[in-house]
Amino acid sequence: MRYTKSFIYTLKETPADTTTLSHSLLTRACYIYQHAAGIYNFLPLGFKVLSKIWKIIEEEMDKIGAQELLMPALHTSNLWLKTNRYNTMDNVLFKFKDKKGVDMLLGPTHEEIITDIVAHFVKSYKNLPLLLYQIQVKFRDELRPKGGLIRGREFIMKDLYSFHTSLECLDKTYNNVYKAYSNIFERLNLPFEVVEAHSGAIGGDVSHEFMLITNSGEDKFIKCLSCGYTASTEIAKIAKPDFNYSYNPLPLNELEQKHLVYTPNAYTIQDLVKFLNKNEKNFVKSILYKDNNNNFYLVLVRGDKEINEIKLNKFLDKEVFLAENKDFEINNWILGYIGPVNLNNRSKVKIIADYSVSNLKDIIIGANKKDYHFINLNLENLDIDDFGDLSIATDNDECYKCKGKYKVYPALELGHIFKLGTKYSQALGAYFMDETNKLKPIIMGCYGIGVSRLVSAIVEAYSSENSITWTFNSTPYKIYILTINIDDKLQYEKSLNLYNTLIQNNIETLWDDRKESAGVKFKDWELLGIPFVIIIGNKIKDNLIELKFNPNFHKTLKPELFEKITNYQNSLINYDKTLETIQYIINLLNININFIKN
RNA sequence: CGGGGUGUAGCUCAGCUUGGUUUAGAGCGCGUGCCUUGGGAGCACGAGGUCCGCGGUUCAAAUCCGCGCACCCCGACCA
Repeated sequence: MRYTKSFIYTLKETPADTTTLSHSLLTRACYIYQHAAGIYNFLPLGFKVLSKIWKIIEEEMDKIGAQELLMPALHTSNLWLKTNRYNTMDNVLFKFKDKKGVDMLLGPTHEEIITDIVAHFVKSYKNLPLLLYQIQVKFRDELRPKGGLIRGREFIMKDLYSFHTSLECLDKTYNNVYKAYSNIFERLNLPFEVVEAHSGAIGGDVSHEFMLITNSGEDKFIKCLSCGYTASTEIAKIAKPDFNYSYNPLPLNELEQKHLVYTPNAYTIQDLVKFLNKNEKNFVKSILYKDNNNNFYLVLVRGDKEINEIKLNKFLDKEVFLAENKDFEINNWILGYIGPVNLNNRSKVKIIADYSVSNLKDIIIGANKKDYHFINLNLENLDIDDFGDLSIATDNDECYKCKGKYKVYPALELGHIFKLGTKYSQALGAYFMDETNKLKPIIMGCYGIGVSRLVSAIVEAYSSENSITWTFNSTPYKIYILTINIDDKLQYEKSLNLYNTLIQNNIETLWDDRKESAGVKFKDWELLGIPFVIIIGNKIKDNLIELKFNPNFHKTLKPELFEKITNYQNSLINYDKTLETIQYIINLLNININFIKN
C-alpha cells in the first residue's frame, strides 16, 4: 500500500478521552475510531490486525477438529427464558421488542443457541464428541465500558462449544483447547499466565483464564512464588494457619475500664488508623450478612483485607447478602460499630472469622456502642463460632498448596475456558442415546477468546508512549519503506522498484511516498508500529539503503531469536540485496503465516 | 447504579470567575503557492463553528440559572 492512497490519518496529540496506552495509540495511529461508549469502528489498519488474529485463531481451532459456523446475533427471548438467563443476565442484556411485539435481545454469548442447534441435530453417541465455534460480534450493555477495546459494549469474540458423552472425553477436549489457546497466544507473541478461575454467570465447575500481566487490565491473579500455583484472586485459596482458639470472655467491668475507647466521627478503618495511630492490621472489620431466610452471619476479617463473597457463599453453602439498615435497627445493632464482643441478640447471629484474624494480638474492634471501639483485645476474647478461608488473597498470603508466599499481579483476561457439565443441555433438551439405549444429557464445555480485545492486549504488551509495537504475526504491514525525499528522482525510482519487488514477493509493505519532511515520516513509522523500516535516502547514490527495527520490536521476540537478526538493526545494506535480506529475516521469524497481497 | 470530571474548528485547548473591543480565538492538522528534505521545518494566503441541546434571566449569553443529553475517570458489577 502506498501511504498517499491509504486511509491513515495520524494524530500528534493524545486524544482527551483516552487514558489507557492501547486506547490512545490505536486512536492516534488510526486503527480504531469511536462511535459511542464501548463501540468502535475498526478502520482499515485496525481491521487488518484483527483479521490476522482472526485467521490464527481459525487455524488453531481447525487443528483440534473444531468446525466453524455462524450463529445469529439477533435472538428471541424463548431460549433465554428456558435457561433463566433472560433474567439472571438482565444487567448486561440489550433487550427490545420487534414490530410484532416479540421480546428480542442481542446475543451476549451463545450457549443457548448452540445447545439448541445441537439438540435438534445430534441424537446419538455416534455423533459425539463435537466441537463447534464461531467468531462473531457480541453485545453486552456493560455498566461501564472502558479502555477502548478492552471492555466494549459491542466486541468480537471467538466462542467454541464442545459436546461429549462423558466427563473423560470433556477433559480430553478441555486439554486440547488449553493447548490450542497456548498456541494462539504464542503465535501472537503474547505472554500469558493460565490461572484457575471463577466461572461466574456462564456456570460450570472448572475454569481457567488466560491472562496478560498489565496495569490496563481489570482483573487480578495470584501466583505462588514457591510452587507456581496461579489463580484468580476471586477464588485463590489461602492456607489454614496454625492457631488455637478457645473462647475466654473478659468480665464486663474489665472490658469497659481497660478496653473501651471513645472514637467519635471515625467511620472507616482509615479514620481509625489515624485517630488511634495504629496499624491497619490491628483492626478487625465485622461485616453483617444475611441469607434469604433472615439468618445473620457476622464475618470478621483483618483490617487490611477484604471479604471474598464467592468464598463466603461456598463456605456457608448458600447465597448471602449484606444486611440492610433496618436489620440493624430491628435488632439493636449499631451500624459501623458492630462486633463479636457483647453483641445484642447474639443467638440470632453466627459469627465466623477469616483465617487472617486467627493470629492477631492487640485487636481493635467495634464495641457495639456508637462511637466506641474496644482496643488491646486478644483472639480468645472474641466470641467466634467458626473459622474459614473467607478473604480475597493478597500479597504475602500463604499458598494453600505449599505455604509459600503469594504475589498479586494486575491482569487482562485474554481467554477463558469452562467445563460446563449439563447445565445447558438439560435446560434446552440436548440429550443423546448411548450404546445401551439410554437417554442422557450431553456434557458440554465452552471456550472464549476476546478477539477484538487481543488487538489492545498486544499494544499493551509492548508499546511505548509514542510507538505501537506489533508482534510479527499481528502487524498490518511487515515492512515500511521510508523515502526521505520523494522529489529526488533516484530515490523515487529505487523506492518504487523496491516496493513493487516486495509486493510481488508477497511481503506486506507500506510505502511512505508522501511529500513530507523526514521527521514526520519517522514519527509516523514508529507510531504505526510496523516492525521494520527500509530508509531510502541520499545513500542510494552509493546503492545503499538502511534497515531499522521498531524501538521495542526486540521485546516481542525470545532473546535467542532476536539474536539471530540483531546484526541487521540499524545496518546499511546493498540495495540489490534488500529482498534477499528481508526474506532471510522473515523466514527466521515467520511461523506459517500466509502473506496477503496488497 | 453511587461519586467525580468534561463538552468551544478535524485534533489539543484558551476565553467563562466579573455578561458587552471576539463581526468567536490560538497551536496543530487541512487547501494553494514559494522554499525545504536523515527525526514532527519556514514564509504567505485561505477554507473550516448549532460555543452539546432545550428553556429561562437580561437591552445583551460561549459566559449567569434550570432541565436534559453525551463522553471520560473512580467505585460497584462483570465471560
